[in-house]
Amino acid sequence: MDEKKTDRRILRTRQKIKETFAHLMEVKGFEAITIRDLTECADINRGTFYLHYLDKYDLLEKSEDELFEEMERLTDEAWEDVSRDQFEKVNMNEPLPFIIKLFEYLEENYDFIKVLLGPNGNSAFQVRVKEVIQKKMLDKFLIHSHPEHMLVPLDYLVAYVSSAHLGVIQQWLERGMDRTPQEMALLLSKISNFGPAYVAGLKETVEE
Amino acid sequence: MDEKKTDRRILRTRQKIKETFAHLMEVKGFEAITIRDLTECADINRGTFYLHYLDKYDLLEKSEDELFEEMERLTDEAWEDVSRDQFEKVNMNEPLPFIIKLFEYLEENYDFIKVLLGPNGNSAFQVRVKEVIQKKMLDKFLIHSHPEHMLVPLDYLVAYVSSAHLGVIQQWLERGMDRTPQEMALLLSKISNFGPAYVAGLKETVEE
DNA sequence: CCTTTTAATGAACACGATGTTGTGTAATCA
DNA sequence: TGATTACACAACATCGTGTTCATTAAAAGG
Repeated sequence: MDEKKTDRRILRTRQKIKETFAHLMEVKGFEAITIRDLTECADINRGTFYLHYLDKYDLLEKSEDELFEEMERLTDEAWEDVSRDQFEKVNMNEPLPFIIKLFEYLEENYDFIKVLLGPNGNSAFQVRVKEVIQKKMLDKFLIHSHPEHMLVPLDYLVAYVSSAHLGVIQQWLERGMDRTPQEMALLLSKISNFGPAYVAGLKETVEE
Repeated sequence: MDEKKTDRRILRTRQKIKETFAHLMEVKGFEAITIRDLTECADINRGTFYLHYLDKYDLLEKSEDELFEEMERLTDEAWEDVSRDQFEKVNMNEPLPFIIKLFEYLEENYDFIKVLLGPNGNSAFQVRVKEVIQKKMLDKFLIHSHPEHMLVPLDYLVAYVSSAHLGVIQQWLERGMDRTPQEMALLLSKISNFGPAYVAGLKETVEE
């Protein structure tokens, strides 16, 4: 049913469609794109589009799927390395390698990702990015945490942290990636480990 | 140009449109709604719709505007009270009143808001919710923080915290509002003040 | 290299949603 | 009550959709 097609014509056509799609997403946003637009711009027959995709939603989904799968593959890989090497060690001031990998991948696909995670982006895709982060955070909390010290429900805590990470990613994209993946991962590590109040310099006002 | 219309017919028609719109958003989602659908369901003439709105995007925008403005009004009010009463006091373990107000307002408009902030929601609206939170957080940090203790850039910190809050709101909506606004605000206060790592019970593993 | 297979083209089609217009009706306001 | 105007109804051109068919061209395989 879903056998891999190797015909060069198919690969060429699909690539051209996806390229043009990514381009038009930047230019006019997803909703404004019509199949006519896309196929004219890609210089292929309109009917040809329907040989490969059901409609533009199908195209979006399949494009996102590819990004998502690679994102998950890379971060899973990095996460397994850490789990094996430093299973019991929690470094308060070191960035998580899988977060670095995530930023690196986003950087590679900047043009398209910026649109998907931007203000006119796709909520469903943002949920999937959060899921990638959530999975690892859940792991981390379940392995390293002391349940008796868990002050809030786990699912809310995970929602908090993964959304925070996504928010910082979005800010980073909006600022035109003004820092390296390493710097970003370290920054996230600091806030998450020391807490927003502490890194903001708020805690002292109370302690003194 | 934008004078207030008081004609009952206008008010009735617009209300019916907005009601039906909110209803259809829940049932089939924004993209699947057609003006035909909407006007048939609202039992008004299709042409009448165009006397009030340019298209469905205009309708969405204006509906969101109303939610946004009320959201901002309520939270601004609560924020000013705090700024006046306890300007210098930072309570580590007390919920922020404006966050309580925010949750209360979301609760009142559950049906519509749940769609807008859900997985098939509107990214632009989510940005606006974050902006409401951001504005206050920025205030808080600027007033109470010690700049010399600021460990990360302010904009990234604000992005982190406001996105985290939005994420928790979304989780709360998905869980069918399983807690009270007060409980949610307290929960958020705990995580933000003590830090994700601490409330997860992670910090002890390092300190011991 | 030649044959077979099949992807892509171009044109045509019915269909549905859009946004506009003109006329008549009925509700609202002053 | 009389003037105003929001609304209903119907018709219209326009556009994008998704499908079909015969035709052309390119790739795969022997």
